[in-house]
Amino acid sequence: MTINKSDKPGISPYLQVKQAILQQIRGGELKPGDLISGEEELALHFKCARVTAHRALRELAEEGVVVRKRKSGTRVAAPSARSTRFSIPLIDVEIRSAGHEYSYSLVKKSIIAPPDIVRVKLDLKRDTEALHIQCVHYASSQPYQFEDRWINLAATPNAAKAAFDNEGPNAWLLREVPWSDAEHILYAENAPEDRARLLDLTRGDAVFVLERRTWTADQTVTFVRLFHPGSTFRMRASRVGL
Amino acid sequence: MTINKSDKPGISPYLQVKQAILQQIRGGELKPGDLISGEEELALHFKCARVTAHRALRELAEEGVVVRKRKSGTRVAAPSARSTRFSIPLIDVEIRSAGHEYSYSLVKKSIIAPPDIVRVKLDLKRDTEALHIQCVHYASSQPYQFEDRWINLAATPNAAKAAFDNEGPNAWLLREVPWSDAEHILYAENAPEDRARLLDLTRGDAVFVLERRTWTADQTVTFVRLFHPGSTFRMRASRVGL
DNA sequence: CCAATTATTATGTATGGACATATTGATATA
DNA sequence: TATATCAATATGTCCATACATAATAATTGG
Repeated sequence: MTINKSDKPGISPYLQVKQAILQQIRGGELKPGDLISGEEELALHFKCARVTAHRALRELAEEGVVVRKRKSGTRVAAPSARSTRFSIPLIDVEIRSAGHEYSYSLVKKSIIAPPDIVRVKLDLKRDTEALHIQCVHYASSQPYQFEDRWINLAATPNAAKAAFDNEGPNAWLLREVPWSDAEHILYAENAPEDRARLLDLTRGDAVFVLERRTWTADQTVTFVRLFHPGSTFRMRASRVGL
Repeated sequence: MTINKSDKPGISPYLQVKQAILQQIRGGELKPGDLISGEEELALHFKCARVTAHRALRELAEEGVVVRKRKSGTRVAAPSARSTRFSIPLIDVEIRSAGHEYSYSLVKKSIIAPPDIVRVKLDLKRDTEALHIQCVHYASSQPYQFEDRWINLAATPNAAKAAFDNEGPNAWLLREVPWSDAEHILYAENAPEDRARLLDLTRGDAVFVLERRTWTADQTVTFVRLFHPGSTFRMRASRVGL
């Protein structure tokens, strides 16, 4: 029945356990593959309840630092399949937070049957029409992103009525479409003539492309390709564990 | 003292709560900004302990689906600052799992004072030498990645002795250096002459660059730029929540 | 009327005790 | 020997209860 409060002042016991283990791993005392003490033992060592040790280990497992298996125990994960979180902010937020002025211009808006490559991505039947939108996002009058988007009208009929004059389709979709899971693909390409012009580049200049497909429940809502000038655009993820 | 087992067979109560809330969000019944019932209320509704409801909400918060604030309550998160996990597998694993044969070739290995741009990234003093390694990773004899790496010898003195003949420096580092936090930067560029040749490309071809800086505890261990042919390389992240 | 103080409230965490479940290893059986 | 059964074990989850903490709302004093 001894409450903590004795070892360290403000830090929660489960965090203490977590940090202690992390430190051992970082310091090399625990190497990948090594077996970590069981929950019971940890609880004894750190003078806490088993559930508390359990939470520490569970969170480390969620973060990919350790691997847990019933009966076998907990081991330090092989740092092979690292993963990193990239945050993808709203374009206007991103631009403004970089200290630039955001502006937006609609290039094209039409309802047509998409080419097969897009049709497959949207999971549409042949000759089904979709909303096609092209627009450019500017940072202090410099083109920052060219957006080429297709919207499945079966999933969001309202989109056909939206103007997209002052607001980008992404902002509109976020407002109108409930929630969505997404798939992201990143790659680089040489800008063809038309895209180069829209981004104020020369034909052949490197372009950073972010492709995103979005679903609600079962339907594909939208497929978008976001093109950024390779010379200036950077996508960052800094991970400092704990 | 009523154990669950009545509502749904195998699914844990906390997952039931979690899924129920997720479904309401996905279905649009709960929109961004909406207030979710408090833990107490949820516990009552789902006939579970408050801790159970708490866990459901906590995990949803960790996943960025909801935002929690003491006294105020829990709200559906604005889907603005979305973030996605990209997994970055080991190069040889990546190539082999794509069904190709992996091979590796060392291009250059020297110990010199790095240029200022690199020096700053490695956080080294002026005129401090570092290990510079360049190598190419092949997928079925096609160049897949050109690796340009700098290693801080103060952090890993052993690296100077390593041959890197048969093994890439990344694999070596993962074995020798305990654990590490990393920063990632992605961008696109036009290949200069030398890089183009190494990747079997033409000067100016789009290249996808992954820049990574790695630390242990406080020291910068390594700074690496990984160059991929833009025409074939894709970086994927598919997120399907729950 | 504004500022400082004090409740109130919802989330955050800890504990001991209990049962659930997967997996391993030993044992018994065909 | 191969296979089925069962015990042991470490993780996984649940509960009731308790106290901690942050932020808002209410109250009080100047």
